[in-house]
Amino acid sequence: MKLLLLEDDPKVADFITKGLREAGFVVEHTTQGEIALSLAQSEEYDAAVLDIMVPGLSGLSVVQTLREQKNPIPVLILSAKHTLKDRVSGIELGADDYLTKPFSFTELLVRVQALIRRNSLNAEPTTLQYADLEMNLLSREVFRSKHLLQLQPREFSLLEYFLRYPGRVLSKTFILEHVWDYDFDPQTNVVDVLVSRLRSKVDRDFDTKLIHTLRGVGYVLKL
Amino acid sequence: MKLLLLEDDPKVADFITKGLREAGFVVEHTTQGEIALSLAQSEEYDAAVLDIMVPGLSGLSVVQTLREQKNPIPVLILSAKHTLKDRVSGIELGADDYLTKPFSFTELLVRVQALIRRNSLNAEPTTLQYADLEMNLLSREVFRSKHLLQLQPREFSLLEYFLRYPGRVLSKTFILEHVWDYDFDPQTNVVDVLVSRLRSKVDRDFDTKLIHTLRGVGYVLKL
DNA sequence: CGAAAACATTACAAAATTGAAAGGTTAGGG
DNA sequence: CCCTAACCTTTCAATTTTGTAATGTTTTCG
Repeated sequence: MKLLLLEDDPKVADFITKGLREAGFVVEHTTQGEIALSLAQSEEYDAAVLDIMVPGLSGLSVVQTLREQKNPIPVLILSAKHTLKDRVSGIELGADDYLTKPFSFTELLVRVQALIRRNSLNAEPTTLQYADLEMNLLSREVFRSKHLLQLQPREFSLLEYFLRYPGRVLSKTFILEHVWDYDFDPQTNVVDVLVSRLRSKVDRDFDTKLIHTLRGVGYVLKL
Repeated sequence: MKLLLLEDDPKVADFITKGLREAGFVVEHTTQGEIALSLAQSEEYDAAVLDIMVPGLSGLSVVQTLREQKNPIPVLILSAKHTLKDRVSGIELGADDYLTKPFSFTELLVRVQALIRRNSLNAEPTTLQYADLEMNLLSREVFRSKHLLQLQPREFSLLEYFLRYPGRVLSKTFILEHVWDYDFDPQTNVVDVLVSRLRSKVDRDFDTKLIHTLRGVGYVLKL
């Protein structure tokens, strides 16, 4: 994991850099906003920690420019001032989090880790797979052992949830909420029917069944 | 553009590194397979040039490991031997191209550029946009100036082609072949109707029209 | 200017997809 | 072992989506 740090105070910079390196990060440090910006543009970093108050281009301007360029790198802003205005403008300009000095190193570490985690979770995959099941979200094709399955939209949607949460039980309520966007029980057996239809395409012609019923609980995708 | 070079012969390494840097690449060089592997795993590189014959982990093993980890980095293998066996095994293990020594620098440069170009072309985008039109291929949502458009599957498909080839004229034949998969004329005006339906959603409520007709030629997406 | 070709739009019909209901099957508790 | 609840499957009907055809409009060219 590689981090970019923009901080002109040598003491603070040293303190942060050492701590983050001990925590296993690779840290690149600069004192100038212009340099931070061009480094961030290389898209090699997993996150950036930017001080607002540095000579030249400020941390805020760096975020702003990055966001204008649609660069999604997670940014944590550091500020000496605890004014609401700064906080708001930082977030408004596209920063992901905000920390005011003085702060404990642990606090910084926790936030940085959270940012990175959130980011990698948000990075949507374009294919989902489980066992010999493979779903391409872009082409909307689904294969089971190289064999193309012809799924209808609702079936595709349900299978997508199964593949996003493999091994996890999806209750009928969950399925109604997510596949249909219902927050009430339609009093019919739509879910049962949909599961049945999906099974006829995903499992019927194969020996190992992937969709299993947990009586009274829901359905799971597992081997 | 950042390249990784694995090459133990200092003369060759120097020759390649200098040439590539002159061509505008950032080159990271190492003589050990283990290091090359861990650098490549950082996913910072746009391509890797790997010599087969180096002390320790060979270039072939590096590719093999990368591919097992589903790392898609383009790899060009360098080999002293011009045996078919080597060539085949290199490609089989997942390398993208193969070059035998001695080679001219120009040849190397051309191949590396080709690899990178091919790779960035293959990297499917998840959103397409043109002017204030934005299509998210994953969520299947389409917006025109922040306003959600409700497109049917066929309409979505046609608009996808417009957005993939902005400014290019799509003939009716092209549309029939791609949106329908017909390689014959169905003798009806399906295309006209579809274009009309798409326009009613994409252009009707907006002042600037995006879909234009080129009489006798086809349709274009442009401002 | 007028006719023909190309295109646009609308209305209607066919096909596909989805939802509801009904009846059959299975599993588990008493 | 029987009864009930949960689940499965099939069938039919409603809705949505797509395709066809008919009609109207625009453009081009003689």
